[in-house]
Amino acid sequence: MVSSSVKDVAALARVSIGTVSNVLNRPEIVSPETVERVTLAMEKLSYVRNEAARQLRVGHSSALGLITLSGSNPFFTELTTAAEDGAALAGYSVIAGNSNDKKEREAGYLNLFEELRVRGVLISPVGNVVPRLRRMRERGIPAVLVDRVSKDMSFSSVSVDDVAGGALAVSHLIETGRRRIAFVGGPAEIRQVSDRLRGARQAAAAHPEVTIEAISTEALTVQAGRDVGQELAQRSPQSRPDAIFAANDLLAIGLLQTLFIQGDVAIPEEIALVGYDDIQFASASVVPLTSVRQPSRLIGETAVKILLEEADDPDLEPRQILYQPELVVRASSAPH
Amino acid sequence: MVSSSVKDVAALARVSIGTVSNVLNRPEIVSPETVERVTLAMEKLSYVRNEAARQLRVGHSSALGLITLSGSNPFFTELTTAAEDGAALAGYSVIAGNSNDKKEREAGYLNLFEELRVRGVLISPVGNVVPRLRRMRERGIPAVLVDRVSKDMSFSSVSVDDVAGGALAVSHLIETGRRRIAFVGGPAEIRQVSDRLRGARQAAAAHPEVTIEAISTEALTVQAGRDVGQELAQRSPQSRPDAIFAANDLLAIGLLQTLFIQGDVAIPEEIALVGYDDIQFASASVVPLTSVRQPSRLIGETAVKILLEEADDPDLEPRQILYQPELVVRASSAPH
DNA sequence: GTGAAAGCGCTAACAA
DNA sequence: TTGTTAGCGCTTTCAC
Repeated sequence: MVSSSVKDVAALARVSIGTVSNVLNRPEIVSPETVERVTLAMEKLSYVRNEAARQLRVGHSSALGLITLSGSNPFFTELTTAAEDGAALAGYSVIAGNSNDKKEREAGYLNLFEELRVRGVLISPVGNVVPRLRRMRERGIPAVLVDRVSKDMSFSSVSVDDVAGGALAVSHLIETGRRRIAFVGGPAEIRQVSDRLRGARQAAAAHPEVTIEAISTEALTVQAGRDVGQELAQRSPQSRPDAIFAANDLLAIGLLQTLFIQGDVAIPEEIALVGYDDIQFASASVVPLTSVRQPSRLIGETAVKILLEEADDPDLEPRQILYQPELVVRASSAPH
Repeated sequence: MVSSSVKDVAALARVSIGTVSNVLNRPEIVSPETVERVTLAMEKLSYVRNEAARQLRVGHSSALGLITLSGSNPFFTELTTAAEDGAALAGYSVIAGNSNDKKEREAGYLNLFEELRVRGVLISPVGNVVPRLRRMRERGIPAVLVDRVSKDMSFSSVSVDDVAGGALAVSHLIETGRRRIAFVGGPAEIRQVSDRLRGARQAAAAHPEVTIEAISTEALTVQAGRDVGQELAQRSPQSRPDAIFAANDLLAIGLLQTLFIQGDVAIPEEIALVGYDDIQFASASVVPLTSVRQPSRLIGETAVKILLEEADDPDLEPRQILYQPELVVRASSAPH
């Protein structure tokens, strides 16, 4: 057996297929009795609309494409859920993929999205996708950058002020008496990382007695954090920093493991620790973790809203939305 | 400007649209020179195939639908990635959604997938979806159950032996000298939970001196684990269990927090702890966690393989694949 | 090896 | 208010 079509529904309800289409798309212009009869026929046949045929006719799908950097980072998980919720409210679904920081995967998803003629794309870019996005926009597929601003501002973007976030973290550490601060994070090419470091340096600039030591990592993972922690634990106490600002919470948790549990370094007494993202495990770790929180849901919802507006009116001026992060203080950075 | 179509490519390459379609789908039957000319024209126009039109013609999409129970559980994240990889190898993409244990969300995704005429669906079901899946199968959309077996075996399934997993955990606790074992997990309606408890009881059955106390939770989250831990910490030491088997690692980590860190209960000395899933944080927690590991990637890959085989041949007999879990012993369950 | 043409299921413009 | 019809872009069958 094969799926039933408008034709079958029309036959059973004894109306034309045009009328069936109308009850599907503008029921208000159809008489109530006809709507009733057609609806009944649909139920009887368990009719399910063929989205491909609809899309072919109207020119674009009712899906949005979303590409995030990482599927395992709770920040993006939340952002994705929020985008799905926002899209659903407007009758759209979201096709989500993550690039895992790989340009090829990113390109693959953009291809897929273009083949699918999605209504628009939300993207947290890895490579330089602006030319590609520009071409897609010329073809009627708008894009909104998420967690990243396009240098020439030719695309709308919704992001968080990572420089401010870095400054927030380090100012807090300075205020609570720390002087030798290490920044742990990498690779430096990830804009979020370099911005957070920049913010850290800005906050330290006003305090000549404060030093920032940047320690680079290969990835933003728990394992990378453990490696750095191991190294720090082996240093003599005097040559160790008295505070660490980690570029994200996964790193911070790794640091906690090797410093505090295996390395016998007291946290926060000997070393204060601040992470970034405020993931669920931050409050549930050995020493509850001070962290910089980003409004992940708000970002996702806003990005969808802007994208749909641009899909409806391609001539809208690009907008740059910049949210401010917030510091959540917990035990890992309690004052001396 | 609007997207270019086969027509534009045909005109530019001075061939018929049929030939353009052939170089797209069966280039081997087209002469090399023609392929060359057409390919060039495609590049010049940056032609991107309209997937909706292709799909309308061939009757189904080149996407697979996947519904998992939870987007935040690393077990499902890995399974999803594996499914995507396996599908990509066969030229399919995966549209992933998660039901968050809600029947309505599950139904919503099934609707979407049917509108999309996906090639097949992989599902870790919440409600009783078998009738719905049966109807979809009649219409040419096969389904494979993931991490769940259908009672009547009318659908193929790929799952892990949760009863064996529960037995594995509890046998290990008994062997290392534990006698008063608590099982923490819930809700009981989740089949994974009840199976693991059943396995635990089976393992204990041969040892009359061993008791299993089942403590039910409302969810499989860190917070639920903390709540139970709090309660246990308040009991007198003699009335506390000497071992806990948690239905998943998130629970176990919550237990660890309130028992070990806040509650001053020595782990593993006073209470041994075993979790389930072996998520990334298991080895990185305060006390590295003994856990039951499931082959998440293997499950995802196998499920895709079976699904695609059934999509190609709807008359294939349903198959039940059952993998065995594996115990990973760490410090949280070291012997007395 | 290539071209012509039918038709997938739907929507929307137009006619009645 | 309802019916008729063209056509979206593609694949595929059948001639040539």
